[in-house]
Amino acid sequence: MAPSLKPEISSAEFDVLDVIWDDHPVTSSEVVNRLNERKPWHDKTVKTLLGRLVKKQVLGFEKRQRQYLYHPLIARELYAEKETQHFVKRLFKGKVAPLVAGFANQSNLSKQDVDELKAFIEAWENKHD
Amino acid sequence: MAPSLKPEISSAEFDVLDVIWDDHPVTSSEVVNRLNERKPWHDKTVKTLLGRLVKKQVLGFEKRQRQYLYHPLIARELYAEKETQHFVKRLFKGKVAPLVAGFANQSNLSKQDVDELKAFIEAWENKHD
DNA sequence: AATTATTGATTACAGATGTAATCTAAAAGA
DNA sequence: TCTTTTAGATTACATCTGTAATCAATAATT
Repeated sequence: MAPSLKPEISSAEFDVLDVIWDDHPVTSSEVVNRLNERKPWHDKTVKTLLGRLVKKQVLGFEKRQRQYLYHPLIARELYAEKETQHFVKRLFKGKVAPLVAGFANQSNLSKQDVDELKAFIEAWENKHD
Repeated sequence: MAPSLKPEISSAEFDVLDVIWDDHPVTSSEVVNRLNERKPWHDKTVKTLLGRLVKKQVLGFEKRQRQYLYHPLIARELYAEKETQHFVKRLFKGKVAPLVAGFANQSNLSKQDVDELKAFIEAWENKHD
């Protein structure tokens, strides 16, 4: 599937944004380096993606001499939350529990994952009593 | 964002597939009718999408006279689970708990949602003790 | 039987996406 | 200073996607 929200971010663009979220501001060559670990992309390709992200107002930059220092204009958490809304709505009629159940059905949940879920629920219940 | 798994299903294609999952087998005109409630698509458009889904081997069909009766070749649950794996991995480093927390942060979880989560957890713990 | 409507097949066409190559100006090196 | 490298800007190009229109065969109508 795939489509999503406001500034539509493509898959390849997301990979670029992801390493920028990790640490910024960052130059394009540093982005290329970070991506090299995972993606066999030509630096021209990465530069194209950076340009598209800037045009989409997902990234901002400042010039330092001849280079650009890129930084995200959207927080990772907010982006993830918005995508999650969309995802849960489309695939699970807006219900998270079935998502979690289906998830557990494919990947093996660890005890820690479950404990985290329990902790979350407990916190939620304390707040909403 | 968006990309996903094996038979890449686009957003518009997913809308078509979704109503077919609801009930099948189904003719193209019935698909058009079901979609009309939500999407203002021309029937030619829907037919194009049906053809693409067949080519991608997401839908199968049988001929009845001159018409086709379409049916899904992939189960909704399995598709949803695979997409979920992918989604959780990319946006939440493979951890569901943060997804749930972020989800609750945007949409309001109902008590029922939380109860469902608790029920799931309890079942999980009974099985994995 | 002739005409019209319907169904699927083929074709269309602009914008998005993946993946670069080329061009241009500036910086770095010889 | 002349040459080479590098950074970003512009251009390229095939495929995918959204959104149909046209064509050909068949079924339904008049």
